[in-house]
Amino acid sequence: MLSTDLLTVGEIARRSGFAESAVRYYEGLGLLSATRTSGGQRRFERSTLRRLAFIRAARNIGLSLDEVAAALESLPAQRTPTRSDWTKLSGDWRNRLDDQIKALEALRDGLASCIGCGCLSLDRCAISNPADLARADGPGAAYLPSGLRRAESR
Amino acid sequence: MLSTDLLTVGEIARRSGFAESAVRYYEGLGLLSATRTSGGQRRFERSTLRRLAFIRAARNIGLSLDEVAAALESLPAQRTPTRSDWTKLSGDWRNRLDDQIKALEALRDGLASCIGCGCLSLDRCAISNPADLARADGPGAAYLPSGLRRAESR
DNA sequence: CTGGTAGTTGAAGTCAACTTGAAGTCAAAT
DNA sequence: ATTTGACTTCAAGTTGACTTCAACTACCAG
Repeated sequence: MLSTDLLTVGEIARRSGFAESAVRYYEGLGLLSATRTSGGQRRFERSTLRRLAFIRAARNIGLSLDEVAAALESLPAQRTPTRSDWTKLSGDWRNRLDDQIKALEALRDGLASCIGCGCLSLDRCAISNPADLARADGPGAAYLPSGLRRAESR
Repeated sequence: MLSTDLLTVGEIARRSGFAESAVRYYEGLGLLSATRTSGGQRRFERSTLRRLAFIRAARNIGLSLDEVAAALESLPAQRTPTRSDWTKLSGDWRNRLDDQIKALEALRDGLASCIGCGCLSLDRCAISNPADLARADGPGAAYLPSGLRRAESR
């Protein structure tokens, strides 16, 4: 065990649940930062674990790594995020989740109305209708959130 | 316009909303079948449009093309699916959507309990906790359905 | 018959998010 | 001092679902 509180990539991986390769990859992307030993090995601060928890949470919510990067940049560089930093991100995420949930419910309810009707019509079926799915802002459209959406493939 | 009711790949694409390349790709996978003209061009039956509507619906619900293929195989080869064929698939899909919705709600509610607390701890936070996410059958675990899940990356 | 649009193939490219592999170096315990 | 395990880099591979490309052929209106 090191006498400092710096962590190796292996320890970070074990304690965060990410693979070492993922941790290195994230560092390469600039999502994490690390100091180096004289021999060139990475040493992470303990706060990296929280950062990784944040990343996993964001990924669970459906953010891409690009979006994660943007979110992380909106946070202060080295200090622990304040309550309001965190609250803002949480609010965004909540809206995102609400959208996703609404989309799935619309899909499910459309499905319910289809049961037994064999109606998979291109024009009318809420489950398959590409226009409804693409027209994300249409009134009452049964759209999916991006990432769940499969509309026009062009 | 052809005098028969067979459709070219371009017409199928335009009317289904899929790209031509996707239609050809699906035919290559065996999800669609087509007859050929003497010159080797594809000609699709009108029922292909319904099949594509089915495929889009399944994709919207989150099925992979492999799963779509399996579902299509469970349907009768050429005849229109009966009510019970369709009802069974619908039921499966509904369960799947219910699972997805439940997962997202759990995530959202966990997020709500996190707002303002800055608690993104590896051990306790419902949003980021990999153990909870991985333990899909654990009691009350805030898991995501596969495909939405981002737990251990190993 | 000719021109233009639409079709054909197979191979290769794309994207995100990693993982894997090879060849080599560092750290720490004995 | 040696060994073992952990670490390094960079390139290439993986997966799923397509798209793009090039070179070529078919169809059909006029």
